[in-house]
Amino acid sequence: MSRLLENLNEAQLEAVATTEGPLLVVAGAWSFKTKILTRRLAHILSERLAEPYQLLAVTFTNKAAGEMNDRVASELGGTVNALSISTFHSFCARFLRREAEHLGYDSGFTIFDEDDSVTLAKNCIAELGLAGSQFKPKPQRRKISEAKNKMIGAEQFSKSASGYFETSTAKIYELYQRRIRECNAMDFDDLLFNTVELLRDNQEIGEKYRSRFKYIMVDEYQDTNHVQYLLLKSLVGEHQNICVVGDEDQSIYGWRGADIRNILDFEKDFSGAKVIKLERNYRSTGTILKAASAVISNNMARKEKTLWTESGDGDKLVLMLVNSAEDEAAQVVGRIGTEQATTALKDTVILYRTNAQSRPFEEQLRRANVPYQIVGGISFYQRREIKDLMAYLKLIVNPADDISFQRIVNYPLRGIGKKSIDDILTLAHRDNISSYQAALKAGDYAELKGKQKRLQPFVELIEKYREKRETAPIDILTQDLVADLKLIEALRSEDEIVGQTRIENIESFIEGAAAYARSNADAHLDTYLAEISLFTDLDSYAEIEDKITLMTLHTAKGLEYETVFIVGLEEGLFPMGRALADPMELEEERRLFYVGVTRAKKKIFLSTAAIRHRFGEVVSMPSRFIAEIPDELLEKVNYRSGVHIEPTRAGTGRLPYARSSRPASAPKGVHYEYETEDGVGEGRIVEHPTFGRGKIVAVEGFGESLRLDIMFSGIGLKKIMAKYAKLKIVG
DNA sequence: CCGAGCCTTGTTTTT
DNA sequence: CAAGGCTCGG
Repeated sequence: MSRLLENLNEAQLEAVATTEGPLLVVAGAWSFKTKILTRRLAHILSERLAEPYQLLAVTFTNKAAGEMNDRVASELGGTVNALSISTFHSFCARFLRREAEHLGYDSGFTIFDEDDSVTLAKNCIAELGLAGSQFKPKPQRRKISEAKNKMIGAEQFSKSASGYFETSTAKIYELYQRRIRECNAMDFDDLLFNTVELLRDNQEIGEKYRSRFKYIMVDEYQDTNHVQYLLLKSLVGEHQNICVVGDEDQSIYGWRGADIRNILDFEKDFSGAKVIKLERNYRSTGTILKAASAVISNNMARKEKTLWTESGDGDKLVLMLVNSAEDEAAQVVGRIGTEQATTALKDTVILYRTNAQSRPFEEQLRRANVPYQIVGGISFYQRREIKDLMAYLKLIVNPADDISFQRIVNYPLRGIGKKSIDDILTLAHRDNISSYQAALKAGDYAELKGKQKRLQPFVELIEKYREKRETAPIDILTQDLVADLKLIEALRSEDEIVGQTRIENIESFIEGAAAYARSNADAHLDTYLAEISLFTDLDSYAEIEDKITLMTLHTAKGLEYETVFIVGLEEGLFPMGRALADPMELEEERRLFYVGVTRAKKKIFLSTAAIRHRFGEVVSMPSRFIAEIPDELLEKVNYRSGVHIEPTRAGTGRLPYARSSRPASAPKGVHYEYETEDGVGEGRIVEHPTFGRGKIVAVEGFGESLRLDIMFSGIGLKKIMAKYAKLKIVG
């Protein structure tokens, strides 16, 4: 028997050895799913069932793809060339670069990131005269994205649109598509949409790829959306050799169009499909598994499965009851301190629902001198200075990219203001040319004559680098560009501290380009840009240094740790506010919690705060997920002190909740985060975090809009919204 | 055209 | 409360 089939349990062996026909592998958390996938790929190759180029394996992150690549190579004892293990997006990007002409695109097309797309949507809204009204760029862009994820093109959307709002969105969508095409650009959704369209409408190309891929494998199938489903459908040949691996309990991307039905209906979609369940969890303790299973069993949309492990029961989950977000951070960091004796920092993670929650933890960790790293949030490539620099590179590669043009034509400042940029855009649209072309021949336009002198240096710079781009190595080119733009000098004079980190970012961007040039002999600027456009923060994350990691629950999917902290367990935060009303969304939140719990091998700490400030509101009800964990698996630690604000109903509480929190006989010295009318009458002495002590001289409004006039000593009279100011009553 | 300061506004998760 | 958009004065 082949070595690749050894050391597998029965279900695993079956999954690896079943190569023909549609196969669904339902893989519970930590059932060695990646091992199965890589073994299966290696098995197909070693049995010579297919050549590497005839295999297609798709994952969701570059990191996972890279790891799979390495593991397949090591299973086979060397490197494997031409094996397509990639993300959906990068597979499509490469496909489209090859086949661009069939779509009327140039192969040097630009990939718009989220920001670029929103900017374009904003431009379109303005152009249609819809600006300032109910049509905001982000929601509109989101609608367009949703449509594309369902494979509804602009035309089709238009046809079925009814009513003012939908028809307006349809107009925005149509213009958006026209403009993005003129920019020779595609957004993330287009990459998938255009690929599916081309495979569907072009017989020859469709046939070519269908006959090329003999075996297709998909990881995280539960997170595929409709377009991705169609993509797979259009790539699977008659052999129907498609193997998907997933766990419906870990489907957490519904908001991005992921359709859980894809995995639930797999057996219907691909007739004759075989289903193999990997139910054994090898890593987590029995207690963790029991807790996770108990919580997830509250969901309706799932296939029944039972995880089991041979590890012992292990420790109970620790539930930390804390006062506030700040207190939570302090208690968690304190715990990390004691845990450090037994668990390395790199094996510990703090998971939260929203990126914004990271701040208090950062502060506390810094104060306690605990090294940490944050994954996600604003990724490197989204930083302003990097985006600016990349906009130059993008424009150099693709002069049709109006969005990049718009971003940098006046950065660094060249005295080209909003008016001039608008003029350029209008003229370019009128004459059906790109903004850059319009700038090139500014002299021909009466409207731009006066600006020609200022546009000239910019245009010359771009032209210079357009010539250089074929010959100069990308890192040298970037370095020269930075020097020409005097970017470092500009950033240095901007702001002492922020400027310094920006300079460092620029430098590490250049270093990244150099590394890419070293490892890719035929590195070109356009392929480099395409690659980094699809790069995320997670992809560069490595658990090497002994640092504690902070990230969102979404980002944590697929990672594992000894000890996991899940913080902010309150109704309205986790589960998120809008999920409270929607059973489907609530189930997704529960799956997210399940993902969080199953990240842990040994220990879990949960925390819930009595009071949490969020945009002037109080979230103060423990998450229902806590109650869904059987009591005997929980150990409660009460850190709460002082007064709790008891909400009167489920969900988020507004300020008036606090009213009942201060009984007339409240002990002195108790810290009140909020006060309402009854506590803030004229004459009371209060303490403000920045203004210090003051006396209330007037009270206006009530509840949400309660405003106070406070006379602060040495500062004077201030009008303050009680809702926002963290006032302490001191007298 | 540019920058300061006012006002509004939003508030999930990300390939 | 913070960040971003927008208006206004230089």
